[in-house]
Amino acid sequence: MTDHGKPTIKDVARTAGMSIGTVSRVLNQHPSVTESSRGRVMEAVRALSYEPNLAAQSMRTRSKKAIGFMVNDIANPLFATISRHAETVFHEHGYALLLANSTGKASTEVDLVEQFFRHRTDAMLISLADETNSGLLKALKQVSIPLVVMDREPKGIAVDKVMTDHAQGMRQATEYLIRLGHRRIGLITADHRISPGRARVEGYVAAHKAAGVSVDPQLIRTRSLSAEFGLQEATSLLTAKDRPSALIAGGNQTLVGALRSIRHLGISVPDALSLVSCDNTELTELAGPPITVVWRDLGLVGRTAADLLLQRLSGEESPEPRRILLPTELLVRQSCGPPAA
Amino acid sequence: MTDHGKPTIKDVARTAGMSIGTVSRVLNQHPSVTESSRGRVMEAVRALSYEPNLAAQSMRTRSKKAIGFMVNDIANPLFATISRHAETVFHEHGYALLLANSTGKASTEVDLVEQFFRHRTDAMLISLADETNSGLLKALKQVSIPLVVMDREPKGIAVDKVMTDHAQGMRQATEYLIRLGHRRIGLITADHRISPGRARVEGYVAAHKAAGVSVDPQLIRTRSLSAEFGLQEATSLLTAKDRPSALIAGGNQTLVGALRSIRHLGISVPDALSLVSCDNTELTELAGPPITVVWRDLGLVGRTAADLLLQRLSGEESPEPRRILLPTELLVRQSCGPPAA
DNA sequence: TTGTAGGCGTTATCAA
DNA sequence: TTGATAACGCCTACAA
Repeated sequence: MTDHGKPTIKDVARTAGMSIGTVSRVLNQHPSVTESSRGRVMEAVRALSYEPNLAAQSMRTRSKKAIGFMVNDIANPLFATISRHAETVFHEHGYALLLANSTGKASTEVDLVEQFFRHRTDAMLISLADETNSGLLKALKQVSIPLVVMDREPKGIAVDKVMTDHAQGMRQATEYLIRLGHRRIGLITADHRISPGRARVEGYVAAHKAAGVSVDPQLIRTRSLSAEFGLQEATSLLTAKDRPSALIAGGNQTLVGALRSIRHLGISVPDALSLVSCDNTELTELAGPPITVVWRDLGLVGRTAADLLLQRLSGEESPEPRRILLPTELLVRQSCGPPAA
Repeated sequence: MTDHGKPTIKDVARTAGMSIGTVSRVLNQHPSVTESSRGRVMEAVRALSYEPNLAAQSMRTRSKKAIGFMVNDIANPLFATISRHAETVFHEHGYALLLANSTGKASTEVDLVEQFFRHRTDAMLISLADETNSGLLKALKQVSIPLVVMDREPKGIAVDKVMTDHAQGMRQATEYLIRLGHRRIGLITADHRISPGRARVEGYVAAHKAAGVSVDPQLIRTRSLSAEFGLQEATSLLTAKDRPSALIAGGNQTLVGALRSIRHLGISVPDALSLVSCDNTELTELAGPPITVVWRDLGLVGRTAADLLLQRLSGEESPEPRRILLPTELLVRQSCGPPAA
């Protein structure tokens, strides 16, 4: 036994009366080992309550049994929910989750990606703040471990992607509002630098086109999914003279900002304004009134991403990058009505 | 250069024309090294863009530069917010955060603690589901690395604690409701197995005593901070014949459950029921009406816990366990009024 | 100040 | 099937 308290494989070998080679083989389920030696080894393992040293293992095998998970902000319920489900899957397979918040800064993202790499994580699961940033793309390309991105489509690098059909979701939401009679619908969401930003505008425009309603570009505000941007643009839209009769928030934080604005302006939902948000949260469910949302199964996003990563790690999968598209559903609640006369 | 792509200290030594001993000394800021050799080494490091292998380092030094963070459920905004701030501090100091969700099961907690230990994390930051569970306490005692717990006071083990003054917070909230005229105030919170459970009941009772108002034990429902329990007990309380005129939710998930119940029963807040919750979230801020809460600085909780851990790791601190008590504040919003006549 | 060499705990190769 | 032994990449006495 070492002076560090923990027994090593050597101790196991000694008390079992076998060589460390045999012990190692037993531990790694190598076929070439008799039942009797297996028994003696396992007994010694139990007696010493031996546990392999992961650091040593990792040095030999180059696998740390850990996965880097990088998001904008884990305090965002979107990422919190996804991470929770991904973590469950990872743990079931013996992987630990290394968490890092990028706060949406590209430079921080580069740092963190490199830090993960330095930590020798086996893979990374990430959500970039800007999928077009060249520095970041370069850093990602250097990384020679499996990569899965969520809701992003970085060009020129081979990664698996878990996407959501935001275009379809936004189209449904917009059609719903148009059907209710709305002709001026505000949209606040991310810009073209991330896939959901592009997709949502696309769905919004498509719904207008299909219904023969013209699109006023003034009503589309794209830059960020932050609460600050939501507040700012909602206020701008709702205080304009030809203000929209309906508003769509492109994300749960956008909604937080929009609600602050709406409350501040004293606007009543749905009487004076119809409201739709993206992604279900405690807030959308329990706000007064409950808010209609473009729903998706966030647990599924997390689990799917984790599965993709594990498949890639086990090498079972074909080498070409995969892209999985998850559906959305319009969850109608009480935040919408016909436009005020 | 190894065939694995990454240069090793040996490569650096070779291209610098020095021994690996010198390279190691330069890298670890050992004083005994001339300026000129330092220069040559650093140049080689840059040229190869060498980065030390953490696994190998960790095997030698027994530090993985990683901290285990275990909570009930990272999707709970309480833990999400705390973790976000703790993680920031850890990263600033070169530590990575290993995240694990226990889902509140003691057996899972034991597993995870052991898994962290096996992973050779340098320390753990945890929030136990049951601080009296003997199996868990035993596992914790076996762990020979620094431990910081949040809002828990496990007996008989030496850990640093970041506590919040929930007793004081609950006392203020209860006094506020009594002052408004309420005499029957429902309380839903955790039970005696975790410190906040004990503290909140204590504060609730103290406020009643001080005001000369008798306590009806029927109004105190303690078991869990889950949304399920919140829903169940709120419904039970609000449908009883002598139903309370005010309700206090002991946690953000309790509130979620309570709000579901309130909505289902069609009870109007604050007209027919006054409502207070613990901990500020998006929901309490933006619900209709905004909900009065026992507020605390969650970022401070996370940062304080991280600081405590880092101090312990750097060995600067005195060996005796520390206990830090953070204050609360009553944040009055629009969810309370005088009891309905 | 610098270099050499041993060892951290594994895994995996090669003989036996 | 088993055992001995050489890496893996790094740190650190110990010598020079």
